[in-house]
Parts: sequence; structure tokens; C-alpha cells
Amino acid sequence: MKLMVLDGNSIVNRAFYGVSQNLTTRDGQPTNAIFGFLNILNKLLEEEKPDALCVTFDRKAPTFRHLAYEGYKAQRKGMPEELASQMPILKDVLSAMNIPTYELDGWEADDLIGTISVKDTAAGWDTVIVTGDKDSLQLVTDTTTVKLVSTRMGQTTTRDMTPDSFRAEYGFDPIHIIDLKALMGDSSDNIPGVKGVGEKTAMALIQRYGTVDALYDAMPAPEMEPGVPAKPGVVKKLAEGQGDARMSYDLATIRTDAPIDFNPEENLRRGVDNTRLYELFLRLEFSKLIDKYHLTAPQGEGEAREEGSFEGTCTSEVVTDGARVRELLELWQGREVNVLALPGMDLVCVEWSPSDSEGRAALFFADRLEVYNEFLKSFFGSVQIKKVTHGLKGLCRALLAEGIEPAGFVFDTEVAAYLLAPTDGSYELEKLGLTYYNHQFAKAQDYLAEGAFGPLADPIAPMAAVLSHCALIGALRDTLSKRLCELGMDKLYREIELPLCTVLAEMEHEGFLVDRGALAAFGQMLTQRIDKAQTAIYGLAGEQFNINSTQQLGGILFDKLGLPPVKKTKTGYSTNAEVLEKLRGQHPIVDEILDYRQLTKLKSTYADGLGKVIMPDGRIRTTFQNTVTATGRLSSVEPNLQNIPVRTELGAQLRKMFVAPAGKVLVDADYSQIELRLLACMANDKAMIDGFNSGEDIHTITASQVFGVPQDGVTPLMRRSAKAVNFGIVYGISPFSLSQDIKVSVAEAKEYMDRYFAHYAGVRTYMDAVVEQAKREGYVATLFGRRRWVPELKSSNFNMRSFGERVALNAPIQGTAADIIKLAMIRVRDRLKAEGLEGRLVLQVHDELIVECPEHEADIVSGLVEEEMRAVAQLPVSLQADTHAGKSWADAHG
DNA sequence: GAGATCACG
DNA sequence: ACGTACGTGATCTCT
Repeated sequence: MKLMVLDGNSIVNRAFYGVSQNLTTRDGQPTNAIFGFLNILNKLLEEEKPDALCVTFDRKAPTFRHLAYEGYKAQRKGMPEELASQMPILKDVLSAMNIPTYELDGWEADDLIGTISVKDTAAGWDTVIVTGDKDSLQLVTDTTTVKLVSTRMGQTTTRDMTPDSFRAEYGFDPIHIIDLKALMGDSSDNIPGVKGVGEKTAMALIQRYGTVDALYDAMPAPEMEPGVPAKPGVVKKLAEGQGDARMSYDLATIRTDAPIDFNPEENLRRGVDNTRLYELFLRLEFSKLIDKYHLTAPQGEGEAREEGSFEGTCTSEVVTDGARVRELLELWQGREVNVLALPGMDLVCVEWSPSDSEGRAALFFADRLEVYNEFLKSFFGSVQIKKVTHGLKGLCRALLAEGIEPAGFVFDTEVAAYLLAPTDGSYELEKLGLTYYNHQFAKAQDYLAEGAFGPLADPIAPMAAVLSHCALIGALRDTLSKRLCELGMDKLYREIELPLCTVLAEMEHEGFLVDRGALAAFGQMLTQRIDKAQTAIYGLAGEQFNINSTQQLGGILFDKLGLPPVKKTKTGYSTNAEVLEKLRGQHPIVDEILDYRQLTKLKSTYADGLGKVIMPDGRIRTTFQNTVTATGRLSSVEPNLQNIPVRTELGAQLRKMFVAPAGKVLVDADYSQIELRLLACMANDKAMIDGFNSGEDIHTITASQVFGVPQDGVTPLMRRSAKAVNFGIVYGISPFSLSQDIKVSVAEAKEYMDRYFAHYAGVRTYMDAVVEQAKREGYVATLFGRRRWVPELKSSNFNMRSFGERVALNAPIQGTAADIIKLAMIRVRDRLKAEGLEGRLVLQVHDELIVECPEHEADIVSGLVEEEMRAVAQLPVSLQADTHAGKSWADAHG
């Protein structure tokens, strides 16, 4: 039989510092240590599959040690509050998992472990001790092994220590680690050791003598190894430190006689307490773990929600005839209804609450209602029927695909949930139910699964899931809109995010025309050039290898060819472009690899990747995600049309293949320096505002002010440096990063920044103020009220806190720019429509809009777009948009 | 699934 | 003394 015993404090510490994400619950309770602990525990259980399991915890230092040595652990830093608050919860979780824990006043975890391992051995059991503390290695025997846990870069690795592996590493028996510590000490445990004796000397002496006693027996002429006398200095230190050595020996000895009742049998693995663990995980918002442990909501009474309960009945009907459809459409005029539509539009569920009775729902199946398409058209096209949805943009796109003009959408729960918690990442109904009502709803998978309503399936469960989700949409509509109002985001929501859904759906529906033939030819040209580069690389390397493998490439460059490794990654040598740039000129292979990288990137991601997604009509249709970024920007996926190359010659060639159809042109408009302009306005920095309003190039002006030269004396290098500082400021710069970026010393970079702040004092004041506000309020906001919470600022981890500060500086600027262009998109789209133009928005790339329109509309569209983009906000520095028209994206882009 | 790399604003 | 810029997504390798 095998028992695994965890050093709870050691593991939880590692988990706390190892799980770098800033995990907290909605109400701010940190959970990262608990989460990390459970992950490590799961991994260990899989690895070891022990028969029994327990965890030990510290309860302050033992008194006898205080007597022995006053300073013992006196100066060990207390646990940070963020970790301390997780400890009782972790113990609850372990208890709910039926894992015994042991702790005893005045005893440390490792003494309990020592005691347990001895009792275990006496009972004829094997023991596996799990800890990060090397002290415990003294407990290693033939039946007791130690799993040493270390966390590097967030990854947990373990090392099994047996008597053999210990001897192989240390050259003496495990028990003598006590003697080793007696000599070398251990600062983390405040064991003093012998002053002046470090690891090397101590190792040699213990390898030679085995114990402190034997060493002192050999005084006054000890040897470092047989035949090699110790240096006089060492002998003197040993002589002076004998008292310390003896005392340290006691301090380093783990006790095995703690007064605890321990019977290994009592620690045999048991199943978890479903109800308790479910409730704990719910509170900790560990929904993934709820799935993993197959936990289910407790039977009986459901959690109460804000108003009423989800357990209430709802009368539902399946609508199968046209007369009933007309009746319902009439009934819904002027009222709000909750809508759940399946992605393929094969089923629509509508739920509404008549004022005088309980909820009612109607289900419309494509294959059970003859007038289904008419129903879709009248229902989703009616402004009078006020629809509340979840996932409006996708729904609109599906409707447009059916030839239906969507109208009358008043609320979307997904977008609302995103505004309230933009860093959450996903907003499935099931998750929102958990978040806002602590109620476990059915999974969407129940009704989305292939054939859930098919002829072979039992429709009861999927139907119930649809109804419950529809009801949830209704509940969320109230809860979320109230919160949006409370946080001052209702205007942003109503005037920007909600109407934008339709605009985005139209853009996705429209698509961007691509020259399929030219793209294919481009791909072939790349293939040829890649072949050439590959041959050259193999020749220069003297062997064939996978150039795409950074591991193999690193081996060739740094081991075989002997180039100097510039930087390391956690998995080996770094071979990124920055490193290769530095190696340029040292070996001809470097240029070939840089070339190869550029070519293969273009080929696989763009030539091949885009080629695969051109639709039969020659157009590419991206999906804009409007609920993913932390700052309020959009993102573009499948394919990503927001990262099409532009900075190189080949990139420009690629952009030539994004075209307008015959008789039409592309109008491209981009905001000029929008983020810097916003910085000037938000910081209300007089000098920067004046700089922009002078109409001159802002980087040149900055260079002139920072370097103290007239504007016509600004060299290209000076302008480049100033530009880097301008950008850096927006990102929350540090002198180090700036120095890396513009390749000057840290001191010079700091000098630039100091001068920058001297001239733009308002910027510095603003930066301090915004971080200060974020620390106080817990969030930052854009000019339009969009919020981003920054819990990182409260972290006890320096890096995380610094990250929080940069986020606090950047999010209001990037986010305001995002708000502005979103508003511009809505207005451009409305103007195009109102003026009866054929022009259609086809793409947005953060500060750039692209409209496809007939040639004869080019001028009017350019003017209209420019005007609307500029007019979005009236600020001390006016917004400026530059427009160009052309037959291709390359031609139309400034 | 994670890490490295690189494309964009 | 720390470790080093904000926001994204796609592709490839390797475990």
C-alpha cells in the first residue's frame, strides 16, 4: 500500500507564485493558489495513483526551536494577504474532497510529515512525500521517497528522490542532509550554519566525513577529501563555528515524534462530497473543475435568483400552423420577447411574459412549420417586435444569409455581459447563469449537438434546455441592463455596441473580393523562392533538417555552426528575427533563414491560408469578434483580415490581390495618429495639443522638443527615436524596453524619457493620475465610459503589478480609439443607407475603414467617410482621417 | 495543448 | 532585485 503526503504550505506557495494569471472571483477573492494546488494535486494523483492521501499544514514554529535560537523564522516574511485568504478555503475544498489534513499547534508541516512517514513505515506502507523543500530529503529511505516539486515559468515539474538518486546527486546518505545544513545553513529557514562555510565546502566535508560529529572528531586537521587537508581559513571557521553547527543541526532535524493520531488506513482514498464540493467550486467560479469532477447541482431547492426562481413552470407550445403564427406575431407587437435561435436557423424559441400569468414560450421548427420562412421574415424583420437575444451579430448574419433584413433588436445579453466583464473571454449562457445567478443551467451542447432534434432523438431534454436558456436570456436582460446603467455604460451599450452588431453582420455578409488567380500565382512564386532558400540553407548547414523547427534550427546555428547564442527561451535557444538580425554578417545562412521565414509565413498563412477560404463568389468573409478584446477593439478570425501584411514589398504585392469588382473601387480611410491625439486630449497637455494643432508632423515636433533643436534640424534618427518614445508612452513604457527598441543604452533611453516628460508635463501628470485612479477604483475607463477592471494592481507580485500599471495607462487610450471608430462605422453605414448609395463597408482594421463602392460614388463616399470619422468626437485636438480610392487595397491605402 | 514565431494596429 | 511595451490571431513543432 502506498500513501502520498503533501506538504500543504510548500505546495500552496508554489501554486500561488506559479499561477501567474490573476485569478479571482467576481467579488475579488483571489483563487489562483487554490486552483494551482488542485492542478498539481491532480497531476500527482495521475502520476502516483496512491492508495491513500493526506495533506499537512504549518501552525507556527515549534517553541523548542525558539528556545534554541531566538532568530529562528522570526524574520520570515508573513504570507501575503492574497494567499492567506485562500488558505481556509483550500482546507474546506480538501475536506469536501474527503482528503484528510493534519495540523497541530506549534508544529510545522515537515515535522508532521516526518512523523507520518515513520508511522507509515511501521505499518508496512510505502510513503511518497510531496514538497518543494529539500530539508525533507533527510526522510528518504527504501520505503519513503520524496517528490521534489519545482515550478519554473509556471510549469510544475517533479523529481523523484530515492536513496539511490539522492546518493548519486549528493555523494552521501539522505540522513546526512542534516549534517550538510548544519554546516552550510539555510537562509530561507534561518538556519545559520557555520559562518563562512558555503555549499561547496560543506558538501566536500560531508562527503568525506558523513556527519558533523565525525568532522569535529577529525579536528584540528580535517581533510576536504582523503589526503587533501582543509585550508587553515576553513579550519579556523569550523573551530569558531562549532556551537552554531551543533545548534543548526538541531534546527535542521525534522522531528518524527509529533503527538498526532495517525493510522494510514484512515487516509485511504474516498470519493468527494458532491454537494459540498459543488458549492465550493461554484463560489470559486471553477466551472471547468465542476465538469472535470462530474459534479452536479444539489437536488431539491435551487439557488434563489434575484427575482423569483428558474424552477417555475413555463407553458410552451410547438407552433405548426400559419394561423397561430399570425396570432402570435400580432400578440407580440410592441412588446419585448426573448429569443433563442439555433445557429443554422432551424429552430427559433420565443419566450414572453404576459403580465397576468407565468412565462410562455413558442417553438418554431423549420421542418414542422410550412410558413417557416414567412415567419422568420415577419418576426425578425419587425421593428415592432422588440427582440432580446444572445449573440445578436451572428443572428443578424444568419438572417442576412436568408435574405432577411434584421430589425427591432433591443438588447443582447452576450454583448452586455462583455461590457460588464471584458476580460472574461467567453459569455456562454450556461456560464452567465452560473456567474449571475449561481445556477447551473443545461449545456447549450444539449440542443446544439448534431441530431438533438432528429427523428431518433428524445426531444424532451434538448427542448427543456432551449426553454431554460430562453428564460435565462429574459432574466439576464433585467440584471445586465441594470448593471450597465449603474456603471454608466448604458449609453455606450445602446448607442455603440448594440447597433454595431448589425453593421458588423452586414460587413461579414458583404465580404472582401480577392483575386483568386493572382493569389495562386503568388503562392507558386513563393514556393519557388522557398525551394531556393531551402536548398541554400541545407548547403550552408551541411545537412538537411526541418528549418521550421526552432529546436533543430538552434542546434544547427549555435551548436554546429558555432554562432553565439544571443538569447534563450525556456525550451532552448531563441532564433527569432531579433536574434537573427544580431547574427547577420556572421554567417551567410542567417540571411537565408530570415528570407525563408518571411517567405514561408506569407505562403502558409496568407497565400495558402486565404486561398482556402475564398468562397465561390470570389469573396472572403471574416468573422468580426465583438466580445473578445479587453480594450474594446474588434478582432477578426477565420480568416484574420486585420493582419494582412503591409510593411514589406511582398506584403504590398499581397494587398494588390484584395480588390474591387469591375466598375467599383475601394475607398480606404484611416485615422491619423488617433491614439497619440487622444493621449494629448485626455492628458490635456498644452504642448502636445499645440503640436498637433500646428499641423506639423508630430514625431518631428516631439524630436525637436526632446532634443532641443529646430524642426528643420531634426535628423531621421532623432525622429525615429521620438516616434518610439511616443509609441512607448501609449503602452506604458519603461526605459529598458525603450532602449531595446531603439537600440541605445538604458541610460540614454531614460534621458529621452526625462526630456519627453519635461516638455510634456501634462502627460506625466495624467499617467500618474490614471494609475492612481485605477488603484483606488479598481478600473480604468474610456471617454465613452467603457471600463476595464485592473485587479493586477493589487497583486503582491511586482511583475503583475507593473503589468497592471501599463494596462491602466494603455486601456483608456486604445479603448477610446476603439469606441470612436465603432461609432464612425455606425454613422458611415447609416449615411450610406440614408443617401441611397451602393457603397458598403467591408473591413475595419482598428484605425482604418474600407468601403467598396461604384466608381462614380468614389468622391462622395470618400468625403462622407472622412467627415463622419472626423465628426465622431469634438476634442481639443481634432481627429483627422485620410482617404484614398483605388482598384485594390494596395492602391487605396495611403 | 503549449510554446515559439510573426503578421497587423 | 526584480524583468521588461499595449492589443490581437494563425501556423508550425513537439509532447
